[in-house]
Amino acid sequence: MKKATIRDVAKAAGVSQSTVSRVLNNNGYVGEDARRRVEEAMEALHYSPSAIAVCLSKSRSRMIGVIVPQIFAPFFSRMYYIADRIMERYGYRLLLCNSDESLKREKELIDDLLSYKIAALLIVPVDGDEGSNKAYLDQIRSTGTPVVCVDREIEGIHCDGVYIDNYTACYEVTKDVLARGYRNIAYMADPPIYRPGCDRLRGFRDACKEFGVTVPQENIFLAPIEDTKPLNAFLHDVARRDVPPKAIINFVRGWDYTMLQALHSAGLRVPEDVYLTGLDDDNTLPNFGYSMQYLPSMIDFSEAAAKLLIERVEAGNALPEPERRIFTTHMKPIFERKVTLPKPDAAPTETDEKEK
Amino acid sequence: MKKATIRDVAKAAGVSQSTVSRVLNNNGYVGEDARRRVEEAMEALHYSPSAIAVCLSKSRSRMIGVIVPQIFAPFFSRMYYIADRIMERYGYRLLLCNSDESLKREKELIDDLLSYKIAALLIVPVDGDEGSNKAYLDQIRSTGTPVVCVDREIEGIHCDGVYIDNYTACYEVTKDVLARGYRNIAYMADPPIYRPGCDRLRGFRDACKEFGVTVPQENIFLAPIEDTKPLNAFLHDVARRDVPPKAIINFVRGWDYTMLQALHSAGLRVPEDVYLTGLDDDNTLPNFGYSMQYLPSMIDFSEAAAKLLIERVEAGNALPEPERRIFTTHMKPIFERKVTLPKPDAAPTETDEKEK
DNA sequence: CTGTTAGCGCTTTCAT
DNA sequence: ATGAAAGCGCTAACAG
Repeated sequence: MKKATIRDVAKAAGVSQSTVSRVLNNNGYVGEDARRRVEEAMEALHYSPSAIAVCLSKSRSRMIGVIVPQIFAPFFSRMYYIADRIMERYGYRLLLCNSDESLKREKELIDDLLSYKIAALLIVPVDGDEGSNKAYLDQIRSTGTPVVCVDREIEGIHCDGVYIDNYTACYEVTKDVLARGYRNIAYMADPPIYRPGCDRLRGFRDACKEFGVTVPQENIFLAPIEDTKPLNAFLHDVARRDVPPKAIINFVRGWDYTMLQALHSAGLRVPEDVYLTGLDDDNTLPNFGYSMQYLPSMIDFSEAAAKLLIERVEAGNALPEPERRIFTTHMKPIFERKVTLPKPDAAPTETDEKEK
Repeated sequence: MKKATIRDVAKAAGVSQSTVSRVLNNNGYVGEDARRRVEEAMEALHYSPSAIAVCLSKSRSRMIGVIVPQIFAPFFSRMYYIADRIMERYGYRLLLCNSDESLKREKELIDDLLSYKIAALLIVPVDGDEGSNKAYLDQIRSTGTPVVCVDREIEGIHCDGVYIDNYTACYEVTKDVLARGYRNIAYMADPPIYRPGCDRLRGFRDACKEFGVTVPQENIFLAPIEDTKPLNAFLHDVARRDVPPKAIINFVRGWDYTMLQALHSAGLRVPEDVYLTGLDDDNTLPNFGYSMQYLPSMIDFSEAAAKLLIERVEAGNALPEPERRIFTTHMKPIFERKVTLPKPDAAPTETDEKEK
């Protein structure tokens, strides 16, 4: 038994396809009587419209292309989940791809998604040594397909975006660490060759400057995010030093566990031996080593992205000037039970340490 | 500038659409000369075929519908990632949805995906108190759309599937715990109202029987996976007992962190106070509390699912008898550094404890 | 080897 | 208020 088409429904209801289409889309005038008959026919035939045919004829689908580096990073899968739940309410379906931080792959993925006539693109753009697909993304947007960037702001990109205030985040975390008296600290983040890396490093440096602290070069690790090996090497090295850093600030998204593992296998306990702070979203981390985290509300953040998407998609042709939403992250202290923290090098500074 | 269609290419190359289509699909005979001209035209016009149009005319897309309970569960996002990378090589794109363990939602999602003429369905099916969509899934398969189930085997389902040998996994883990001398142990898993829950409980019971151990009812928690509250309540209760269990076996997929957190906030340290073992895939857990895990190779597992999918999709109309692939999981001891384990209630049994 | 011609299932003017 | 007809972009016989 083949699947019923609009034609079958029309025939069964004794009307034309156009009428069926009208009741389907609930637009145009449809007689009370005709509408009822059509509805009955649809019911009887178990009719359900072909999304593909609709898409072809409207030359626009209700699919949203989503590209993330790797879906299994908690930050991204959380975001996807929340976005999905929202977009679904508006009848959108998500096509999810993994770019693996490869510029070339990203480009191919975009092309492929475009061939599906996606209504919009939600992307955590690659932006590394080899640059970004900025020009291409801009072009796509200017062609009328909304593009919403997430988490990484490509310098000068002309697309909507939902980001995090990396500068402030890193500045405050660093300040907190220093205020606790730690001086022999290590810092790791994406290299300052693109926006997030720059902002983070700047925040770090500014905080250090404020405390008059100079962090030696060997304690600063700026890792290419495409490859996890250097980070591991660095951490192993760090752990083997005569005087390992007492605090580590990690701002490499998605590498928290890598860090924990490396430190762990190197015999450095967290947080007993090393005070570790990070930026990633993962409410599990705090319990098992992380001293504190600096993170946005994933729900707010993802919702913002989804809402922006909806707005753009529903708006029709005229894309307004790109909108940038910057989320401020919040410090999240994590110790609910007493643990022994590594002894600071200096006396703690007076700060608001009793914020719940 | 509108996007070039096959028509434009044909015109530019001075041939008919069919010829263009032929070189596109690389089938049928095409003259050397014509082929070259077409290729040049495609190049010049930046032509790229519309996946939607292809899909409509073939009435079958190259999209694979994927339904998981919640993508952010490490097990599922890992699987998705691996499957995606494989399917992509074959030109398939994945439409990912979250069922949230809701039977009704799952059904709706399936319907929606079907309207996209998906080439196949990859699903971690809901199977709880309210039953499953077994009949519907069977029907879909019999209609010609391959269905590959993952991780949860619905009793009697007539679809391909890739599963885990839950019985053996749970049996061996329990045996190991008992062999270490723990007697006051707690067990938690999905309720035995469907396959995995049954298998796990059976494995647990068999192992206990073998050791002549009776676990009191209050130490056995069979949680509905749709709701996380009962588990939390149970854990808090457990933690407050005068004599809390010394070992906990957790076989609820995706709840490891919930457990860790609840125990944590209840003041029970893992593994110092409680020996905790689980089944979930997450190579981060072992380092921070979990005493050991029992898991499949996610790569093998996911690959198997993807391969099965490809096979079915490429095969054409005639779907062979459903194939079931059962993966044996492997015990993974996790302590790379010395920690103090809770003191067993009995003397450890002689077992192979020096593996690796 | 290549062109012609129907569709695929639905939307959308344009008449009536 | 409703029907007829022309696409949307591509595939797949069927003729040549």
